[in-house]
Amino acid sequence: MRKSICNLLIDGTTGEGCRFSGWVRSVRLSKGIAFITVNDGSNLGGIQIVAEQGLPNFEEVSRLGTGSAVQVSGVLVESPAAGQDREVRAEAISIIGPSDETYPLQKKRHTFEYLRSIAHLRPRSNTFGAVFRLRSRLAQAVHQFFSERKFLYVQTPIITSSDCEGAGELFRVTTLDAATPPLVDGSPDFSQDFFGQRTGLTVSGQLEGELFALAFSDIYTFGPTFRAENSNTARHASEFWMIEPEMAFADLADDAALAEDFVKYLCRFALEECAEDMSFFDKHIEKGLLERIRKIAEADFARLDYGEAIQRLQSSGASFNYPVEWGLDLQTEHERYITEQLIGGPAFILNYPRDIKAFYMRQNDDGRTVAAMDLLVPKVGEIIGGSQREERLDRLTDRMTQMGIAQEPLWWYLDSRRWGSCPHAGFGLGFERLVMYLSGMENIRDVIPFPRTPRHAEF
RNA sequence: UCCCCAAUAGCUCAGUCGGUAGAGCAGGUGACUGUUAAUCACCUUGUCCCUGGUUCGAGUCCGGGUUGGGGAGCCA
Repeated sequence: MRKSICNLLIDGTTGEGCRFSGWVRSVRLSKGIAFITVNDGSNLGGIQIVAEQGLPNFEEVSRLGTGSAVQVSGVLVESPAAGQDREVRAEAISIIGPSDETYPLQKKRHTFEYLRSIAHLRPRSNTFGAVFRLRSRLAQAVHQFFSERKFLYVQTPIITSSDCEGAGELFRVTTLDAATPPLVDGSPDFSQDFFGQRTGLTVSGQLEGELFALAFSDIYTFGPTFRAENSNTARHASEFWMIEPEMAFADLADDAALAEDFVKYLCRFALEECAEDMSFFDKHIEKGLLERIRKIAEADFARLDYGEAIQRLQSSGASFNYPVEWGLDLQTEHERYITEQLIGGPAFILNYPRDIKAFYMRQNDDGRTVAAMDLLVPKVGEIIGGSQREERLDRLTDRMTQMGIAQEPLWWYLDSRRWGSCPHAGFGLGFERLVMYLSGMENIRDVIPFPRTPRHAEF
């Protein structure tokens, strides 16, 4: 019977026989006795196997290389030594897949840069085991959170023809021959392409999400998102996962309240459900992580207007590399100063100047701001961006005209404002940024199984 | 895309003033009946990123390139 090491440690009875499989992490050989740590990915620590000279293949087993796949039969017993409560006294160890000294993942510290070059093997390491267990559990927690609140989960398209949020950032999807595409007036004739028009990979499911919110009231999307930007930073990837809830009959305050509940829920979830891995991060990745997450889970998130944030930055006496002035966007240094110095915790910035935000955001009565919000958190900066949407057709089309956005391709989006339009709001949260925030990992490439970034699509 | 930094053994790194490369880990051999990425002793391991230059002589200095990292912009 197959049993994971995690389950063996949960329901195994001492004194009883057991059988499991996994990969060798370490072999410690003493005179006539070998200690083998085996891990199958189901938990962080794996389990210690004690092999004694009586085993028919003791000689072979005591020379097992790090990384070998083995199947173990034995008896679960109390451990007489410090370091673990229980261990397995081996009765038989069969070598399923050997591994030799050329195995790139040896039992020593490696740099994250090196481990990225062996992304096919790094999930077998402690850190990446913990990262991807956490990532998996958090993905499930996202669904759990929305499910508990009766949000509808909608799968918005990955291939899209809406090119409205700024050209150049979409990955083109085409079946036209790259060397000799059909031409019309010297440029490729996309009417002859597979979909009969220009298409690309989605940069956001928001616009389609809004359509579903205007039918199901509360919805969310959770799926892959693609940006063809030449971003080379620890926080950007070409392919990432985004969570985008959208609520009908909701305003900006409702939106912020949901975001606050959501972030706190995920913090509590990680602390409670991923305790072993979270302790590992606390010990080896970021000292004080548990305390930091605990504080977020219990914090009251601050809310301040963009205008107020500008004033407080200006009167802070701090010197910045970029100017602080009403009408200019907040730079990373400003955002971090607000959340780390001025507030000392998570903070929403609300009501940004209209001219630095997207066309679909709801215009406020002051004539110069929109109902947009960013959630800033210490250490990372912006983690969530959202807004109340412009539900008034005339205001929306006016804004599109001002910003030079063609209305025709978005006829379906505008239709939603034509019949039964209502106030609604939503936000986007980068899933990887959440995983980074909760694990203390500092590079987005280290929380994605096989990251895609400019010049990198290996594996 | 811009700015800064780096590249030496399988991995992590040191390498002085320019004089022809060495530690730890991994691997090998041995020791030790309870180890905790075991410990101890001995042994093995090199396209010093590529390319051009300066020099009697370049891992080291200079130019160009490649790759990686950090920061910024764009954002999630």
